[in-house]
Amino acid sequence: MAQRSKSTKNTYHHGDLRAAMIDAALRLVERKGAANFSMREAAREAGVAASAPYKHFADKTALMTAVAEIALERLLEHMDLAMRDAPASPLAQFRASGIAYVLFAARNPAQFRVLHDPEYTRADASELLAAHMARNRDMIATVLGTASASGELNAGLEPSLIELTASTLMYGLARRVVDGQFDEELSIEQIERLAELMTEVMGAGIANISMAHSPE
Amino acid sequence: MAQRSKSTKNTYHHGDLRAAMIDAALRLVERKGAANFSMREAAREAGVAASAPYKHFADKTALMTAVAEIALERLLEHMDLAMRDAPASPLAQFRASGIAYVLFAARNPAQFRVLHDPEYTRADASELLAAHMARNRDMIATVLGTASASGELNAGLEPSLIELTASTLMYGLARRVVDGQFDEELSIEQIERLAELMTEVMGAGIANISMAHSPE
DNA sequence: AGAACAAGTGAGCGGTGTTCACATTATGAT
DNA sequence: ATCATAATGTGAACACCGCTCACTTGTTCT
Repeated sequence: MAQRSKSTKNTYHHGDLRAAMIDAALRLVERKGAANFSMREAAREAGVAASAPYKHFADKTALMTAVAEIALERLLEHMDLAMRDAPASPLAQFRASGIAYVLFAARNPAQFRVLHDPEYTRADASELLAAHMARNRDMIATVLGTASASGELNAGLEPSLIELTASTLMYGLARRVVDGQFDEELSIEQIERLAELMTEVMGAGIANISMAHSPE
Repeated sequence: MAQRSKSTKNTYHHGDLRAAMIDAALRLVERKGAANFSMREAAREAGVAASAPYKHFADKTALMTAVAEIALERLLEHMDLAMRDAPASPLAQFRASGIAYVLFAARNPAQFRVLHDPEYTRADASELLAAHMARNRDMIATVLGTASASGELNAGLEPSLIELTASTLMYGLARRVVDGQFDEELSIEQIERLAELMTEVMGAGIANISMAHSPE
């Protein structure tokens, strides 16, 4: 035809559609939302017939899973980068990674949504996602085990419980941003500030203060 | 004689369709997921033609918004009930409401998802949802204002910031449960235990401890 | 070369959201 | 009780969707 589209690198064949579909999916998902994303439109955007993508992806969910995989790679890379620029202290590292996590969500809401919504992704089919989830699964198993074993443990907190709580807090913030629970005019800088504030609240220990003010 | 639907049919031929559609939507959404919910199937379940529901709902999103509204009512009622059974202390009340929030999500994941996912719900069209969101919006506006005004505020924490952080933590936990980030075998009781543990972590002030314990 | 096979095509199936002209009520004024 | 009218349900239709399949096309291997 008149135009051979953009630079396509051939892994083994020619004009590899797989990458083009993932690319189009990323773009469309970010523009029209993951729910309104359609296989046919992505194929159209890639300049192929509607049936072509099924040579590379079993179904729509498989494409979304591929999108989720590269979104996860970007997210982890983003967090690693932030940790590299943070002080060497493990607490500072952990905090920096959490803030970076929230910032990634704020900047790439659709990718974040695809990555975490089981309605779109079939995590079973992806080793990457499965490994990511497995980490949390092991973590909570340990937490619940030691927690119920030591009775109450209100004072001597398990480190894994701390990490679980902190990561859940950052996940909650990221989700609230992505789910539009905050004013849309909330800038990236304000979100970052909010993440910093929350980690400080976490670090300062709020109840020691608020409890001191309100007896029992 | 096959028609033995549980819904009332006193008004005329097929009872009032609006309620029947919401009912069917609730059931279908809980069974097949919000993404796979279809207007036509709900209409089929209600025993009417596919075009009938459009006399009551402008479009699919309007139905989902109606579902979200009653899900919100149930959620708030559930939280009020939990607060009624909790100690009178405001802190205990706040904690009980947070745990109830998580438990509702664990027991009604699809409703929770519809309620919070802007991909399904058009919050602009619902006064109930808008009011709910506005509360958080005002809250954060106050927080950010006083935060940036007082410079750093790392020590003298704003109460609204505390509430924002705590609610975000509970939202994060609820979301992780609903998004299947934990092992599916996690029972309701374990989830409740987890929510309790996290509120304790929140209350105890983790960093004061972890920092003292781990200089590494 | 030619075989073998991966990659793209086009038609088509069943499903979807939504609209529209049309039929059927229920309601309210007479 | 009648009858217009507005409310409510119907069925066909349109455009789009996910997905399959028999087919052409092009690449790669020997």
